Amino acid sequence: MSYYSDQPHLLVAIDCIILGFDGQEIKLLLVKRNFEPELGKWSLMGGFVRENEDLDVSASRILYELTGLTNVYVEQLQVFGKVGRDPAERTVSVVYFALINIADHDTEAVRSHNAFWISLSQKPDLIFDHNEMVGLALDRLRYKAALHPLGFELLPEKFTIPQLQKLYEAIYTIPLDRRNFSRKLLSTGLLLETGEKDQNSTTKKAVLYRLNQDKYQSKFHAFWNFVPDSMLG
Amino acid sequence: MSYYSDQPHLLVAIDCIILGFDGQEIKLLLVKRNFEPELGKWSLMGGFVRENEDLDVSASRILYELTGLTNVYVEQLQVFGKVGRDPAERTVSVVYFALINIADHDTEAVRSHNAFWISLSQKPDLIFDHNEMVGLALDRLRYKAALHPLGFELLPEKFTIPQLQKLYEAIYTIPLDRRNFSRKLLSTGLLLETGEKDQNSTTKKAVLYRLNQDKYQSKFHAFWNFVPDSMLG
DNA sequence: GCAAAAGTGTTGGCGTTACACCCATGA
DNA sequence: TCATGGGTGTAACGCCAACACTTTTGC
Repeated sequence: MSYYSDQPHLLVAIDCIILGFDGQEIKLLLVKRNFEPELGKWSLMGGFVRENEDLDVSASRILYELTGLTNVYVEQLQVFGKVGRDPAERTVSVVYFALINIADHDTEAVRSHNAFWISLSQKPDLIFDHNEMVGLALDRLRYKAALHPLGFELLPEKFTIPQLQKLYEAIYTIPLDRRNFSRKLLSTGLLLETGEKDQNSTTKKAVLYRLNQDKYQSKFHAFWNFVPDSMLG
Repeated sequence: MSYYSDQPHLLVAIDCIILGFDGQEIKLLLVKRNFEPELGKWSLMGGFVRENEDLDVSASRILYELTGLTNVYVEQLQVFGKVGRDPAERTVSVVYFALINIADHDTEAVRSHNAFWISLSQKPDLIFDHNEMVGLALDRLRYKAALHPLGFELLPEKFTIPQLQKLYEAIYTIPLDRRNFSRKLLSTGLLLETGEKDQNSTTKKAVLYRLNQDKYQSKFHAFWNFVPDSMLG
């Protein structure tokens, strides 16, 4: 059975970076640790991979256990494996990042796990190398959202173009031209009119769109240009 | 010391996908395994992470031990962690991929490790999930090389524009227009004239360029457009 | 009627493509 | 001198950024 018996075995952890959008800003789901080490400090949500569990399954499980969230966009970010990154014991951490729309998900389930949505501008210092992980996740989001229709994962099922624009402006912290943004997005063919209008507005009501799922899935990996290159530095 | 003592510990492996270019085609460095399991079969080069070794260091070490290669472009690709992927024992594999220029590196050191350069068109079946890993690495190469000056890692220090074009044609297996390609590349400011010419040619000798290292490093993450979108499918 | 937000139109510049021609080399 | 491959030029097109006007809504 064991050809590799003399090789070292390491702890393998999962850490999840969960990014959400509330219509105004990008937020991060963080937990106050209720176990040692670093009890009481802010941290990403994480856990350990089980002996008989695929990595991806493990990530979904940890996400579900700690937040109740399911059916969420998740992708692997990177592995962090510096020797001293967890001072308690050598641990290799596989980092996933997830995108969700805050309003559509039950925030009670989240609260009950000691988890809180915290806007990026108020991010506290996190344990271990979790700050670095969050930075990398934001880089990845900014990178991918400029080229692929990733941002839609952060919006509710029905959304308006101005909402979509607010999202992009929040991701890149830049202002975008309303007219150009609108034309650019409509020309992708990713948006389908629902026939409804956003009733929350106090002025002219914006048209509600939904995602063209077929096109979204088949053309996800194509290259788009959602953000002007000049804005990306 | 051990807050996590009851958690499972897993084998953590490194696998390296080494892609090279010989002036005509993209090749893959593979080894014939000289240990069990799967002795005698083709495989990526790999090894296990040591207890007191950073992941990145581990990747460099394994690359060096098995090929003698050093000072090479390496990036983390992805982690593979399905339960049954290595039938001998549950192993989580961190996959790195490296790009090198075949001619510039000592091929004797490579041969002495039972490693061989094999062109992609003749890739044999590999063990475990290594086929999937290679597929992913090629996807990544094609993705990044279209946007970032990654391809230069596959060329010798001095190169001609026609060589560069051959490289891109090999990566994407498409023909490119000579004139447009040349102008596009020259306009990036990434190429510096060496003043020399390629003496290998039997007809008009092409100008040898070298990479503008300053610009390469500072603008690596900027978005370029080395390959027409229409070619990328 | 007015303020505030949403929708639509136009223009000019720049980059990209698709093409043709000239130059250098060695057989 | 001819074949082969390398270097440069140009014109048409399309995309995109910059900007102005009209429409809807609630107070």
